[in-house]
Amino acid sequence: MRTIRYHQIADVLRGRLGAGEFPAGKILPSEAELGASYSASRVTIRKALEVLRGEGLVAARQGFGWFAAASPLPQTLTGLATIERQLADSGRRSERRIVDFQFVAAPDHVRPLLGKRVLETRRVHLADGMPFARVTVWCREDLGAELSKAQVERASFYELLPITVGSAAQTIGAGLIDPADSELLEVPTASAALVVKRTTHDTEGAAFLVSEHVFPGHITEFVAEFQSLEAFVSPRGLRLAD
Amino acid sequence: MRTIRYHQIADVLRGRLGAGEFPAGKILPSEAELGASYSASRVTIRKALEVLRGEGLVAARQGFGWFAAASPLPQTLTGLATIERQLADSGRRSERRIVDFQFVAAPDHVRPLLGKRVLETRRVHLADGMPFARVTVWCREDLGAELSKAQVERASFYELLPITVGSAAQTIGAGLIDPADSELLEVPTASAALVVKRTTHDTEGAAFLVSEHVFPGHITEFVAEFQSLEAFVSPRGLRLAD
DNA sequence: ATGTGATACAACTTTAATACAAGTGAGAAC
DNA sequence: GTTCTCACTTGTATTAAAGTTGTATCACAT
Repeated sequence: MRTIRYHQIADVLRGRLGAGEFPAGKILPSEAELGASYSASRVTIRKALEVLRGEGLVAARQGFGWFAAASPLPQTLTGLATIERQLADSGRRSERRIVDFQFVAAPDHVRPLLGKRVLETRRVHLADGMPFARVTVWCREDLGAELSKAQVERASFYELLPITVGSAAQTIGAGLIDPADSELLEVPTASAALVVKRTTHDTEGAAFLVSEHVFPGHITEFVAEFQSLEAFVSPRGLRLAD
Repeated sequence: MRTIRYHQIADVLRGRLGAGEFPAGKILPSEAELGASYSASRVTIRKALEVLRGEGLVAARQGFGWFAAASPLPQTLTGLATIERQLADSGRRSERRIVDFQFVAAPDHVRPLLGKRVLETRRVHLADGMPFARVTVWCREDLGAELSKAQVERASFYELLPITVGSAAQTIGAGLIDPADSELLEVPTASAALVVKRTTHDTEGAAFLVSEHVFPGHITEFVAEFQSLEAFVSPRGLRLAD
């Protein structure tokens, strides 16, 4: 008898989930059934499932069962230019100001992705002197070590890092302006903000950048245009957060 | 024997509907007959059918029977993951509650698009009794005149209106919960909210629907995943509002 | 100290069986 | 033609039983 059997079971289940055996929302066999399949007790199965729950792969409801978590769908917000492009088109000056540039212990939501220590940079983006975004970027320590503050002020991480971007996952949510951002963005505390969180992966699928963008709600919005007649019954890509 | 079967039955029926076995308007076997076919009780069959009704795939008339809904977009409805589908997959009850249904003078931002008078409906969407969205829809008067309150409670405007969708423009912004929405959504006033505004056009390019969706910020977020390696310097689709 | 197995109970969900109300439609009776 | 009846349908509610997760405890092995 091995001592950490539930990790092995978690690995196997992770594989089955990754193989597409259980598409999002599909109900998994009950703990009892899984226990029978793997000749393990319910306690062990539960521990394995709880590991996967911690990774966001599965979820459970009491009295109902375990099911594969709704995974983000591969759908982009079709179309428009970036904000920098818009600014350039309208002849406004775009500018970045660095307010923070240091190596720190990774915050909780970053550590599992990038490791224990990271380069944290905070920038304010301005259009014609008016701040319109606060962007915090966490960069993997080994990559961040090659960067200078001046470089980061001039260019984006995507241009600076010697890494090809493989994929990225991004969420758009709403939040309130906290006192720190209130000062940086020159808007009242507790006013509405668009919060974009993004994780960028290399071609191998390993994360190397995590960023958080905060936009004052009253001056920014996302625009998407659907040309085709594909259905969009409710806003696409929207999901319930945990 | 697994107890959770009505989702499986819903899946099978969804497949049969999608396969064209039941063209729009075709009457389905009665609940009793379906129960015999699938060796399930009437309750179970009913729950499955109600899931499909929530997706707008079927409808029923008391004393008459169930029939495939006359949906202008039957395929795409099932293909894409909306919040409702996510809810159904994880076994949550999805529900719409109408709080407003009347013909009114069009609000300022709607009048130029739809004309002077419009049908205004306000609905609250709930998941397991928990409200997660307030949706207000303005519909062109001549089209709205054909709709009943009960219809609107069950299905979406896209399914109900005899119009082919040509294109749509949508913005995602951030705002604060106002007192009215605070009551409807059961969240504190002045908390963060995602606000989605959409205008839908027919194939000629004329607008016929304007809608506004308000989601509590702490439980909802948009998810987008970028698979391609194209550069995205700042969040795509973001622009400065006027 | 930790992982594992076994057991027990609480809280919740689903299913089954049954009953009755209400609407539909077809044909019989007038 | 009109009305009535009857079989059949969905809508709704109630009970009981069984299944499932959530949580806790104890014993045992490594």
